[in-house]
Amino acid sequence: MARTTTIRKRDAAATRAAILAAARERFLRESYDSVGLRDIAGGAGVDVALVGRYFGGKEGLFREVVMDDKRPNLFREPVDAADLPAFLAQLVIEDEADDREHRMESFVIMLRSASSPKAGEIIRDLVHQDVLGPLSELIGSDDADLRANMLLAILMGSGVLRTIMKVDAFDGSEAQRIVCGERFRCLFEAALSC
Amino acid sequence: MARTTTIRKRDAAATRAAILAAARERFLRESYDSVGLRDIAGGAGVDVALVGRYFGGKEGLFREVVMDDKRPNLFREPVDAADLPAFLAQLVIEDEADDREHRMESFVIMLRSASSPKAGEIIRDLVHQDVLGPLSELIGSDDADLRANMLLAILMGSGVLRTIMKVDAFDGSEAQRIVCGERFRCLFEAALSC
DNA sequence: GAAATAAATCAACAACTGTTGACTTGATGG
DNA sequence: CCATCAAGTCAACAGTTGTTGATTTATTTC
Repeated sequence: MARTTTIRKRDAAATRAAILAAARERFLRESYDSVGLRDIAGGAGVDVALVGRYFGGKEGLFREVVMDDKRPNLFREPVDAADLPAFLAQLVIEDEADDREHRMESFVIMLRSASSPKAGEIIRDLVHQDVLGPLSELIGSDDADLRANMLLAILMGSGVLRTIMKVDAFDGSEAQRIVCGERFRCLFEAALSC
Repeated sequence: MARTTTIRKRDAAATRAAILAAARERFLRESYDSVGLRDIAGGAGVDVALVGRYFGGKEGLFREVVMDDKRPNLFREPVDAADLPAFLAQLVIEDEADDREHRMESFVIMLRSASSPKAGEIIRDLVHQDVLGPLSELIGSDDADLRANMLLAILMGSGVLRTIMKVDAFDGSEAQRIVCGERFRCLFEAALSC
C-alpha cells in the first residue's frame, strides 16, 4: 500500500534508497519516537535488519533522511535579499498536494521530531548551520541574526499551524491563497524593516 | 531529585496533584512518546499503577495536564484588542528562568507533543477552541481568522525557536531583550494591519 | 479496638522497541 | 559449473512500554 512492490533485483543502492524514501514518508507524518523501524522496513518491502545494515541504526537513518540534500531544500536555489519576503511567502502558501516540489518537507520533518531527545540534537545543529546561518548571511545587516530569527519564526510557525495543527485558514479557495500570500509577504517585509 | 520527597500522608488529592505536576514537568521538556509513565510516577514518588488509577491511562493524564486551567494560561487575564501586540511581544521575550509566571508553558507542551498520533488530536482541538477561537474573536475584523493565524504563527514560531530549537538570539543582555520585544511588538502590529 | 474502606504497592502481563548474529538466497566471475 | 561474496531473511535477544488484577498498608468509622 505504501510502496509499489516492484520486484527489486538485488540492488543495494536501490533498497537503500527505498528504505530512505519510506523513512522520509513516515517521519513526515509522525515524530521520531512514534515511528517504528519495522513500519519503515515494511514500507520499503524489506526486512528490519537491513536498516541496521545500511544505516547503522535508527538514529543514523534519521540523520540521513534529514540531511539528504538531493531532496528539495529550502535554499537550494540562491535567492537575493530583495526577493526574500516574496520567496518566503511563496513557501508559506505552497500547496501541499502539489507534488512537484515540497520545499517545506525537510522543515516539517524537523518540526515533527524536534522534541525527541535523540533526534533533537541532530535537528538543532542543522537549523543553526543550514538554515539560520545562510539566512542571516543573506540579510547582511548588523542585526541580521535577530532578523533571521524573526523570519524563521514566522516560517516555522505557519508550518506548524498548517501541517501539524491542521489549521485550514491557509488553504481555502485560490483567491484566499493569493490574499494570504500577499499578507505574508507584507509580514516578512515588516520583519526585515520594522 | 525531581520531587521533594516530603512524606505524603495518604491523600488522594495530593498524590493526584503530585503526579500531574511531575507529568507537566516531563511533558514540558520531551514529547508525549518519549516520556515514560514510570519516569513520571518516579518523579511524583509513587508507583506507576496509580497513574492508571487516577487518570485512566497515559492519554488521560496528558489530557488533564494540557487542559489544566488552574495553571497560568495564555489568555487568563482578558486583554483588549489595542494592547494585543504589546501583550504578545511580552510573551515572546518572557524570561524562561523567571518562575513567577510561565504563561508560555502550556504552549510549549502543545508544541512538543503535537506530532504524536495520540496527543496530536487532543492538542489540535485545544488550539482551535481555546486559542485560535478567542484570538479571532478578540481581533473582530472580517478577516479575523487569517489575522489570528498570523499572530499565532509568529508566537508559535518564536516559541519553537527559543524553547525547542534552543536559538539564543532572544535572550542575550537585558538591552537586547528590550530591542527584541520592541521588534516583535512591531511585527505583531504589522500582522494586524498590513 | 475491630471492621470497613480507601490508598498505595507489587507483580506480572502482552506487546512492542531497536539491535545483532547466524543463516539462506541470489548473482557474479573464474 | 562451481566457488565466492554480497544481499537479504530469520529468529531471537534484552529492554521497555502501558496496563491490570491481586495484595498489602494505612486511615477512618462504628
